Amino acid sequence: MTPAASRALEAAGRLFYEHGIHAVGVDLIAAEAGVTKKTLYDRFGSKEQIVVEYLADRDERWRVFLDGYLDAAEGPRVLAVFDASRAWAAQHSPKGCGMVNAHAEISDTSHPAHPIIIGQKEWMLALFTDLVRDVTPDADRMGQTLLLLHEGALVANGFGTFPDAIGHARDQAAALLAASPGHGRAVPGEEAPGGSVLG
Amino acid sequence: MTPAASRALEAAGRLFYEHGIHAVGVDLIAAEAGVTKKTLYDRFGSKEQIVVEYLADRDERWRVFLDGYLDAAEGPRVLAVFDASRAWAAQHSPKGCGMVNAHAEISDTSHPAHPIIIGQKEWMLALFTDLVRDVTPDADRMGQTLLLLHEGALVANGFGTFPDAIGHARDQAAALLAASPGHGRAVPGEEAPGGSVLG
DNA sequence: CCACCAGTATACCGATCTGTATAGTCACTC
DNA sequence: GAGTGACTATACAGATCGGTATACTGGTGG
Repeated sequence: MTPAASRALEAAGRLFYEHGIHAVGVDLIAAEAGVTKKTLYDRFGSKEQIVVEYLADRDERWRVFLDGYLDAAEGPRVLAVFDASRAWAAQHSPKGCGMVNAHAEISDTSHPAHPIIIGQKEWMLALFTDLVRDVTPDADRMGQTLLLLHEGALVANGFGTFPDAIGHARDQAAALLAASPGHGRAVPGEEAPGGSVLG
Repeated sequence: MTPAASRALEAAGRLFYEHGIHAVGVDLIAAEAGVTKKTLYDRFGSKEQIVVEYLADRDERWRVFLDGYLDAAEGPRVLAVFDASRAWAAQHSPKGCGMVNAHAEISDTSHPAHPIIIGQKEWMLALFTDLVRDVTPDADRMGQTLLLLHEGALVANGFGTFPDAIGHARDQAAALLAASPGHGRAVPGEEAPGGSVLG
């Protein structure tokens, strides 16, 4: 990636996240990056491609960021995901999840960015499930619950509905894990799931 | 509200939710509603005002919809919120929460729609907290947790990350309530209205 | 030396954006 | 019958949209 392309992608990412994808034009991206539109179209070919690379880059950076927290984790590794998210939100993401926000603006499921957006949440679900597989008997259900807590926390954090939503989600995740069968005491109600989840 | 204005607001709401606010122009709204732009601007004055009334209307309709479920609730009323959300999502909201999606597109906190968007989540938090106040000792924390589960479920449902995310959130909410100190046994009315409806 | 590449600068294209203007129709009311 | 409010139809203004074209500069490698 050429220096100008790198600067353009950085500017595009910042503007897309802050103002929304449709609200930001290529002229603004070019101006903000100190790059001409010619260079933009030489490097990326279209605005759509800039969007795709913005999301792919953000996804990649998040996973690298998260890996750092997972490697350095001292307690249960699944809780490190929440720690990573709290730090990530404070640094790069005060307005909620970039993928969720992009999903709000991209209706066409055939859009090339769509798989990236959907894929990240599927990856997060698989990650949560994996991380609790040897800690709780029903890892699938626990993984789903943790995903809900995590996504909800990102939304609540972006809205500022109450302070430290991600920290609160982490506390709840820790409580769920501690209450899980096979990890100490049992949780009442856990034995009555009712099987309402479709396979 | 005049008939043309009503039609315009209905069309605007449908288009805004499906394609995003910035992606929908007033010409499209007018055409879809069978209304001229002149009428649009006579009734609303600006696109911004159409956005404001769209969000206020959606908020109002959701609260009325929810009230119906709260009034008819047989089990714990807080669980009726999840039942209402599942039905609402199936009917009006397959792409996640309209307020969250609008928040992704409106960066300026001085935008007149901003208080509506933020206010709905604050209202939901207050609602959850109120609904568990006589069921659990720490209603504030429980209300926050339920809000996270609920918001996360709306996101996961919009993404289709796993089936019946809102039903899963409801199950987890029921388990949390059952496990709450001062509420020893399992919750009656575990069978939801429409408990096994496809999510 | 020269060809190539990254990038700059500027101007332009057609389309679309929000918003306004003019003109006229229809129904209802005082 | 004059007045009024709601509406349609069309045209246009000024700006911006995504995208393209032409012309130029500076550095690098064969």
